Order: sequence, then structure tokens, then C-alpha cells
Amino acid sequence: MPSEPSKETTGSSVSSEKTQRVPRSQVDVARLAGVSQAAVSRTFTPGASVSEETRAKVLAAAEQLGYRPNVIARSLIRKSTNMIGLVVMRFTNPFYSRMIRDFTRALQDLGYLTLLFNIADVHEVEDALPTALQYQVDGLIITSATLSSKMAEECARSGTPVVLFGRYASSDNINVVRCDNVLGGRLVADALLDAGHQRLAYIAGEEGASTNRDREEGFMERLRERGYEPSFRESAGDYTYESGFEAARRLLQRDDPPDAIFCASDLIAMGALDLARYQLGIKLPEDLAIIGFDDIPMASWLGYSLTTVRQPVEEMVQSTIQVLMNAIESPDSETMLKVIAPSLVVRTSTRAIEA
Amino acid sequence: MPSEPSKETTGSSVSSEKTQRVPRSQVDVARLAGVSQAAVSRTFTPGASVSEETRAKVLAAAEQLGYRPNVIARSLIRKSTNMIGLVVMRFTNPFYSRMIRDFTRALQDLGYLTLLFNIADVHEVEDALPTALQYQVDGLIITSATLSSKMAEECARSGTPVVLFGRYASSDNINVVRCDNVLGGRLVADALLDAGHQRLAYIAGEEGASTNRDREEGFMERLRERGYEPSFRESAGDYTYESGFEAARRLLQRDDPPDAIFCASDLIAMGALDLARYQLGIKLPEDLAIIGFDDIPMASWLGYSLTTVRQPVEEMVQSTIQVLMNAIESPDSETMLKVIAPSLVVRTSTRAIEA
DNA sequence: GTTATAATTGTATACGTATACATGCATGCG
DNA sequence: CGCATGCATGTATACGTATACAATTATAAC
Repeated sequence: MPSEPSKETTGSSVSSEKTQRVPRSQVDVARLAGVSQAAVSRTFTPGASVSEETRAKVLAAAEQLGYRPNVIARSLIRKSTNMIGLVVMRFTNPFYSRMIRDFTRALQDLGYLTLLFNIADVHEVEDALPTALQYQVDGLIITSATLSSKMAEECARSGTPVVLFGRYASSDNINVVRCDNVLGGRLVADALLDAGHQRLAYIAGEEGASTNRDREEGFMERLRERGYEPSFRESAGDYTYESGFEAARRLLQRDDPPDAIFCASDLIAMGALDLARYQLGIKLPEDLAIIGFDDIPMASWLGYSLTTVRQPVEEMVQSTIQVLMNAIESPDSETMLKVIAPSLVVRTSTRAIEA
Repeated sequence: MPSEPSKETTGSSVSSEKTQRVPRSQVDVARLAGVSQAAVSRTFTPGASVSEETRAKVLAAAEQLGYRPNVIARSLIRKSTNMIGLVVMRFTNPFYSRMIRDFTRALQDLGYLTLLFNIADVHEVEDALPTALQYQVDGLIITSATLSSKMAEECARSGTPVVLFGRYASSDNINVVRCDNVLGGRLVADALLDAGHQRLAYIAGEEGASTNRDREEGFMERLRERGYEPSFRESAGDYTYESGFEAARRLLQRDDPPDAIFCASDLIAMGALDLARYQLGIKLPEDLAIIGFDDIPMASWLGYSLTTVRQPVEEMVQSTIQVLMNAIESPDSETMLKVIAPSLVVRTSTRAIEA
């Protein structure tokens, strides 16, 4: 390591009482309690037939040995690990942080644990899924990526239910829970036109992503319906603040800059807003309106006060889990598609609606 | 459900080719390939002794059946699941999002998977750990919480290495990787005094947390060393924007408000900054300086441009994993304590240093 | 008291994999 | 050719748990 000002210490590991590192099994407990291994198993299996007497003996022995059931061994025979694989890409986007938090909590409440897969690129799903299947997860939640039909086939063959969160499925026999992005775009178009804006622009996120496409499509479609031609379009390339910042620069330094920008995500919108306000000295919302998408916590902060399209995370997460649990409990039930409606949250990055 | 504008559809699940949901085992592959089950196992065990001929037969049969090794069954006999338990509390704080991302990536690169535990309160560690142990994780990383000596004892008994990330250990035979919070506080004191500030205040995060205590202690200690009496103190109660906002209000509406505030986290600092700038119309950094702690991505955004103490996440994560891997590979090696030095990142929420 | 019934317990086996051991075969050397 | 060496393979067993089945005991009903 280079010039390290950090301290580094090693303490004694020779623990005074020399705790022996010995995993205890039901056999050990059984021997100590003077019963059979099966009796021990039954003690730890709710609903199994054990007398109060032996149960007490077993629990005492288990306590003494510090025994805890081995869930891995159990899952081998029960054919269920109670683990759910969660595949996530845009990790540091607050929208996804929130989502991960809600997923893990909800799953934990249902007795499931989360096996987390961090993919850097959409294509890495193809690597993550086989691994997840090898770990015998009871179900899979895939966010911000889609599933090749080959992988979908593999999941089906192994009997592992999959729910796509926020994306389209390549085939129609995959569960999907997503937000109505087209509607989101339409809401924005209406809001901006109602406020009297004339020169409307869109900053795209990841080109090719269905979410991005739908938001733009809804936006443009509604503009046309109301007789407006969409003015400009820029692409951020991804959903980050930095990209939004640069895309906004390209957009606002034109000779004929827009007077309103719809951004494919809140992070993009914040980048755009900061550029406009602090680098170009543009007054919001008088001279420029900005609308984002997601409604991350920061959007409500005073420094941004961003009008945005709220994706109801809690509801989407709840739906996803509901769909997944249903698929786990009734493997032969029908594939489900839930499209959840977003709503416009009006703050002060846009003008009030004209009377 | 109440008035739901959301669509809900069910598609056909009757897949055309009726993919049968049958998990294949090595026995099935062996039968098809005309070899023994052991031969199949050896084919999938790197370094095992198999001829090219049988390997080919096995691989062909495996391919045909769509067989993948069952990692759970393997872990039972190998006594290693290649899963690491990661216990996290303040999920949506960008500092922790970043940390989770870095941990999962680094672990994945080493062939480990992350079993994620979401705790709402410090005390829930006591529930999460036994579960993690039951899942036979190969190691445990605990963030933003400490470990009772009873639980530490349990982990030791099961032979599961633990690393505390960012906190002190209750006993000295637990691995710890943390930031030098005292030093962080001292850096802030120097920076503010050097810039000519006189009335310095501190906004605490979670009272009782060692991180919080240390940051304050370093700050106060250094002030006294240079002959200043710390002026004010407010408590946010937690590390959030909202709490910082409110704490700053209490602080700045006094008759004798401070001219510089050190906040226990960036989120607190951003709340304080927004309150000062947008609700009280205070000019930064002329009339008020604000310094945060963590250096989350947003701190560098133009809207905040927050001077802050950077915790080197990458380095801390790397260290943690290094310590953990060492503990896994050499169970009898000594307990380690790594204290990593933070650094001050100067932006424009503070005045330049006086000449 | 006798019998039918239920509750409890132990034995044996299964889950899917890895590996110690023994066996068989080919190769090499002298 | 005889023997030692090495590799490849199958057999058998183990990992820790759950459960079908049979055997035993306790309980209830008459």
C-alpha cells in the first residue's frame, strides 16, 4: 500500500476460555438427551408429534450444546431454501436503494432471506441467474434488466418462479410488475402544457431501455394529441446526475433553448437543474421548468423541490412479492402482469398551472 | 384494494412445450452417461481425477438434462456455503448504498454471495445473527451496529468469522475496520478555525453511537487544544436530512447563532444547509459555514458543494474483506483492528482559509 | 378387564454431493 | 518379463436433517 496514514493493529485472539469451534448436530443433541435423532428433529419441527417430556429434554440438551438447526441441511430435504434471489443493477440510485430496503424487509417478514446479486451491466444477468439457481433460491426478482427466453426457460425447468420488476418480459409467460411509464410521460406533457410552456424537451436515460422508451413515447404522444410538436431531445446515456448535467448543457446552450425539460429520472433532473441554476444562472421555474421521474427522497428537499412522477415503490414492491409468493405456492397458476399507475407530484421546479 | 387505477392482467401460463419442472441430480446424469455418480461429481470438481473420455460423456449428458450442480448439497459436505452475511441498518443513506454495492461486487469477484440482512433497529442484530448462523454463512459483516459479547461468543463457537464495519467491538477478540472518527472531528475543527470562524456548533447524529461520539470528541478536543470553547450543540437524533433540517432550525434561531456548523453526517449537513439558505436566507459560506461527514456523491453536487470529511469507502470495504478472508482461511490467526484515516474535502460550503 | 384408538418413539431411508478406499488398468523402468 | 507407479473408476460412506413406517406406550371407551 502507498503512503498510509492509517493505523493497523492486531489484538490477541487467544481467547481466555478457548471456545471450541465445534458445530453440533442433532445426533449430538440426541445422544446427550438420551433420545433418538428423530426426536430432536421433531422438537424443532413445528406441529410434529413430541411429548412435552422429551421436548424438554431435547431443548435442555440443545441449550447446553448451543445447538441450532442447520437450515442448509434442512433445505436439502425440504426442497426449499427460503432464500429469494434479488438481482439489482443501478445500486446507488436512491430509487433502487429504497427498493432493496423494502424488498428485504418484506421478505424477512415472510420468513425469506435475500440473496443479493449486483450486476454492473444488463448482460451480467446471464451470469447471475445460473448461480442463483444453483443456490436453489425459492424465487427470483430481477430489477432493471430483462430476461432472455433461454434463461426464462432454464428458470421454468428448475421450477423457480421469476418476477421482473420494472421491465417488460421477452415472452409472455413471465411475471411482470412495473410502473405505467407511458402514463407517466403523458402526465408530464399535460402538466407542462397546462402551465403554458411552449418549447418542451426530453432528456433520455439509458437508450434502448423499455422504461426510457415508454416515458418518452407517452410524453411525445400526448404532446401531439394536443397539437404540439415535441421540440428537442437529448440523451444522457444513463440515469445519473453527471449525465443529466452534461445533457442539459447541450440542450440549454443552443440558440433556441427549451423552456421546459422532462428528464427520464430524478437524478438526471437534478443534474439539469443544478446546471441551469448554478452554471447558467437561469431562474426556475420562471424561465425554465424541470420535471423528473421516480420521486426519490431528495426530490422533496428544499434545494430541489422537484416536480416529478412518483413511482409508488411500496406498492410495486408489495405487488411483486405478492405475485412471487403466489407463484411459489401455486406453481401452476397463471402468469401475472401488474401495471401500476404513477402520479404527478407537483413541487416548485415547475410553474403553477395557468388559469 | 381501494380505488386502483392500475391495470392487472393474467396471461396464459400453459407453456406450449410443457417444460417439465424436474430437478436433475448427479445420479440422473450418471445413469444417462453410463458412469457412476462419483464420476459426475469429479467432472464438476476442478482438479479431480477424470479421463477426458468420461468427462465428455458426463458433460454431454449434463447438457442434455440441463443439469447444474446443487450448491446447497455441496456446501453440506464441504462445510462451506460461500455465502457471506451482510447486516445493514441505514439502508437508504447513500453512504451505505455505496457500501453495499462495493461489498457485493467485491465478494462476488471472490466467488462469494451476499446474504443481506436488513435491520430497522440496532437491537435487531440479535435476531439477524442467529438466522445467519443457521444459514451457515462463511463469514459475517456487521455494519452500523455492535455485537453483544453473547452473540460474539455464539459466532466464535460456530466458527464464523465476524468483522465489524465502522463500529467498536464490545470485546477485543472481534475484527474491526473503521474510520478514524476522532481524527475526522479534529480536521473539521482545524478547518473552521483556520477560516476564522468563531462560534462553532455541532449537530449530533444518533446519540450514543460510537461514531457520533468520536466525531464530536475529536472536534471538541481540538477546539480546546487551540484555546476555543465549543459554542453550541444540537442533536438531530439520527442521520437524516429531515432531522438535520430541524436541528439546524433550533440552532440558527437562537439569539446568538453560530457562524459554522459541523454535522455528524452529510445528510444532516444538507438538511441544515437547505434550512439556512432557503428558509432563513443565510448566505453560505459568507455568513455560515457547514461541514458534513461521509462525502456521499451528492456532497459534490453544485447545489450543495459541501465541504466534508471523506470516509474512504472503497478502502474500508477492501480492508474489511481482506480481514474477513484472512479470518476464514486462517481461523486461528489474530484478531485485527484497522483504523482508516479520513480526509477533508474542501468545497464551497466553507470559506477559504484566511491568510 | 378388554379392546380400540391415539399419541409417541425409534429405525431406516432419503435429499444431492464429495471423497476415502480399493480395485483395475496402463505405462514405465530395469 | 516382472514389478512399481500412476491414473481412472466404482463402491461405500458421510454431511445434517425430515419423514414414512413400524413398534411401543398411553388413553379412552365399554
